[in-house]
Amino acid sequence: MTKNFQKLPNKGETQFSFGVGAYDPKLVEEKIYSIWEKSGFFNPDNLPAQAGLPKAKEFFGKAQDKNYIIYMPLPNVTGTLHMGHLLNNTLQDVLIRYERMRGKRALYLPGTDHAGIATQFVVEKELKKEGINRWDLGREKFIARVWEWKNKYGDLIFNQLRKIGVSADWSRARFTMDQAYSDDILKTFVHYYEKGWVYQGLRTVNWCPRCGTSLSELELEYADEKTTLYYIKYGSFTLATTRPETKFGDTALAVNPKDERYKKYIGETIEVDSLSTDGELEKPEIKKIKLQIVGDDVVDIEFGTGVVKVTPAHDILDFEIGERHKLPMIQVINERGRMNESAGKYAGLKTTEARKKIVEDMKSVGLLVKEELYDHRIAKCYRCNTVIEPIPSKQWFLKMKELAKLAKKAVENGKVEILPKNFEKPYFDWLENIRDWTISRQIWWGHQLPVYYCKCADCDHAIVSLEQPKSKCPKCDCKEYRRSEEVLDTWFSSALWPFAGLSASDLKNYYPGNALITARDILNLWVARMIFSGLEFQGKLPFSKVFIHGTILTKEGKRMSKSLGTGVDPLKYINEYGADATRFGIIWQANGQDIHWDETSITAGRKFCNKIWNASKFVLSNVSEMGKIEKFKPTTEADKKIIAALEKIKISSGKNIETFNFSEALHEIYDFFWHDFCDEYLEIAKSQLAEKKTVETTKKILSYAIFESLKIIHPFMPFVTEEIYGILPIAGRKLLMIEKL
RNA sequence: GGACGGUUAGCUCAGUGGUAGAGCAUCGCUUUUACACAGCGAGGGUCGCUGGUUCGAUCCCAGCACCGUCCACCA
Repeated sequence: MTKNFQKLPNKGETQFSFGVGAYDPKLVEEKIYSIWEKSGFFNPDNLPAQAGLPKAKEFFGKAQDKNYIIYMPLPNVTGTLHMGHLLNNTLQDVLIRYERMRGKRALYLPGTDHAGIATQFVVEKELKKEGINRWDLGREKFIARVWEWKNKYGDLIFNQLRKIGVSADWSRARFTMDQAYSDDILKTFVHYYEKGWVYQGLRTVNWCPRCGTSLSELELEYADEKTTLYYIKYGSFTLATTRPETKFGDTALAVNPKDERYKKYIGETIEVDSLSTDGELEKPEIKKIKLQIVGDDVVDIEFGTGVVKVTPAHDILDFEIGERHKLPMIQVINERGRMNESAGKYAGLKTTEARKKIVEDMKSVGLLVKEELYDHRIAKCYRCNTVIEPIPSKQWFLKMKELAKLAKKAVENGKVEILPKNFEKPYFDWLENIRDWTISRQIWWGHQLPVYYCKCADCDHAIVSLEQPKSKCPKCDCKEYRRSEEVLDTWFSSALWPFAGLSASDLKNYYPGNALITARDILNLWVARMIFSGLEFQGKLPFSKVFIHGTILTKEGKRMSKSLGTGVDPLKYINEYGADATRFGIIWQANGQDIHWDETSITAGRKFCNKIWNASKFVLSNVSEMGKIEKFKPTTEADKKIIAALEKIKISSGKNIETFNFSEALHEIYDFFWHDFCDEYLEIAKSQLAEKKTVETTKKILSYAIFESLKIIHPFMPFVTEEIYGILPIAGRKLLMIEKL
């Protein structure tokens, strides 16, 4: 079998190179991918001087509107290919290949995300096997370890993407911690600071005691759990809480001002019996404490008893109540999730242990009224699954008010279209109820804040600067500073991907981009932030359309997840059925709804590969030469019918791709090729080829139809079509991936 | 609690105001100058339930049930 297009015979020579039996992707895919990569055509600007290939300008032209870019959603360096990537990257590849064949300078921009917490967690797990932790190693050595890890494994996913045929320009691959990218990020921070939007504040934040860092609300995951709801006596009031261990941090009781039962108490300060933190651990005692009673709308009259204890230090909602009513804040839990010295004799206990003990003690002194079982949602760290502990912490925040307005307006006025349209609502909901973004993280792997703290004890004055400040501290005259040890939220850097990932000239040529293809779970986490970042820093939207594809669920409709063991490995399918069949299978099912993954659609894809292969073989056995392939005037009814169907499918499949109806496009292409072309026309062609009158026309139509079909199918199933194209005796052959569609 | 989506053949899903479709699976026949990963043909569905609009509803409307995803400050 001749496999390499460069070694193919010239026109006129007969070539039977399909061999015997079914199409075998194993003999084809790796070879074809390497031909593509070597051709240089993944990079629309940098074509190799390869014999027989057209020059860039000839093919693409110069006009700006011929530039087309898709930003690959950044895979994490810890990432390996999963079904979500398979769907997402395949759809993008269909688009980019389609646009490339339509004559655009199509750039598919790849990159990887340093993925702060995720990557740090992976390396920490490695260290754990060696019996050490990151503090044993120290910051510098630890970061060196992470880099080592990144250099070794960080690009694995790129090779997996190559396996599915992704035609990204790997020469442009960026990493969010590349020097230029990092510089942009720090400048962004300073820019926001100078606008007065970055500020430092002591607030109760979501804290992961294991990772030792704050998290944004989008980095939490929730688990339904049965918890006990404890009814506790506070003087004449009884209230319900799931977290009795935070009671020593209570600084008020809150009721709803509309609540007839309690509104008369608002403003009063009461003295109540509480558990004492003094004395011996084994001897629970009662102590009088004073609490004020505040009225606040957030209190639900229906829930529990309608009275809430307010613990500003350990609950985000309570913190907000505290701010509204100027309540003091008492921290009783530390960064490691243990009770601190303010908890007196309970200090040192883990919160769960403390809860048990405190409940026991309250029982024995008569403060516990009753317990009931309660369905509760518990926030957990999205990386390590540790229960989140809200604690007060000094963090850096980005004011979201103005940025959210930008992002909201862009969609409202239609400059950015979110498709399907019903995803606009969750987008608006988030932006309308947005809180300031906690952008600092207390981990080590990431972009260190461009912040310097005065070294003097008690001063700690912070200066935001790209360089080590040389001037005296305006607060204490000291001249020595230390760089902040905190790093930025990973999403702070991914938000800049559409422009920080581009060189100056690429920025000029390719920004703004076109369509963004993504899954709905990162609509706010990523898409909204790219939108306001693009507007803020480039003055232009990064893309005009956001297409949200379905989420892949198990056949039973459950979420696919590693921890649940419900995930499947797309590489398994590629090995077993080939990349084309796998691509076919996933697009076949991706109709817009969430996908209940059914691998039998890959079977259909494999069969379709074989059908294309064999139909091509039949054409080749009858057509020894495919000179100038052009539309030929049909003569018989069958000829007319097939040409008409072909012209129709060319137009409608293109339209469907451009409107993101990938599945529909594939279904109609399948129907056309299998039924109209193979079942009907090929059968009639057999008799037409036996007739002197029709033999020549039939050959021309077969040549034309197979060639056009290969082009139409190519964006979906690039390997098999490219291979066949390389076998057919086409005059002036180059590569199917750059044939004009 | 809210939002959104779903409920059609054994399975996964399309679809239309007027005798219901695909892929996979099943059954029968066929090795005919591409393909048995095939061809031809067949079986299989009161299109979640209850009302309403209509000459006519799987499709439109209302209510209900169940399933799912996301969001939310019920401590």
